[in-house]
Amino acid sequence: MPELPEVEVTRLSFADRIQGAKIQNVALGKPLRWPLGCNTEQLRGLRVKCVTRRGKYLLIELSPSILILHLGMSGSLRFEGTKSPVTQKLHDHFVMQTDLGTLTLNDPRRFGAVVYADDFNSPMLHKLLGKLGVEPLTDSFSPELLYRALKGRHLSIKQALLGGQIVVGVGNIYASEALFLAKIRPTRSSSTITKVQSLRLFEAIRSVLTRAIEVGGSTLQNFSNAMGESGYFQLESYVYARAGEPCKTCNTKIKQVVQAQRSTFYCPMCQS
DNA sequence: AAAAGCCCCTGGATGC
DNA sequence: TGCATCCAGGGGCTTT
Repeated sequence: MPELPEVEVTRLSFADRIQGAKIQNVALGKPLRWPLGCNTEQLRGLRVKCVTRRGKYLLIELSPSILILHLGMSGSLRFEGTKSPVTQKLHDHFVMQTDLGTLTLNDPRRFGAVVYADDFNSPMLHKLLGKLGVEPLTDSFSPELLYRALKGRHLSIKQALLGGQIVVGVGNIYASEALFLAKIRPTRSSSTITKVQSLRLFEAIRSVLTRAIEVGGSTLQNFSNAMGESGYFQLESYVYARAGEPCKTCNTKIKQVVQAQRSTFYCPMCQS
């Protein structure tokens, strides 16, 4: 489910309200992708310093320890303040009660994870975050970096974007959307991309992610932020999930193909 | 080293 | 209505 915009929208929806909170109790449901990596009692009394994000990972910094959260395909968080009653739902698998409210990870498919790390040198943290590419919305991302990285790869441009080793956070929806905006066919070999095209792609990635964050992310099945609010980006989609429908630019029917076991959508006229 | 495939899991949509 | 099949936003791990 969640790509960078959804993770960031989630973060923004509860980061301020949980900051400074003291953990009172943690309860686990069914196993997630990995074990928590510590006893829940160990978390009791720790304080939330801040909530940050790296790619699609959320980092709840407890200073010096860290809870690394991933929403997988179907995960969502909700934060319920102390004034509202704490609800209990099917597929709640991590429930963290604090003096400022309760943070719950709900994840039907359980591809998500909550993992404890002692600090930023933790092997587990390094394993998960160590090989990630640059953050697309920071100054570390540039057209030159994108161009050079794409040149050196031998796979399709869409898979190069999805891989996360060049740039993080671009998932299946936004890869298709960014490539449409950049007028690049997703099946094109990464290494054949020109400088002009990588500049367009750089700008497309930034604008599509920024716009998606502005409108609250994409709600395709049941994504909502930690306040329970839906996103609306899917209403603006140019190609994603629009197979057979007319291109919004040229009216040509949008095509759907499969790349690396995932659906890709593009306009055969606009994108080359 | 890099690329390609294989899974983990549940639920909703579709088709018979 | 009931049941089978297919598909879904991710990404680590294993195999080529």
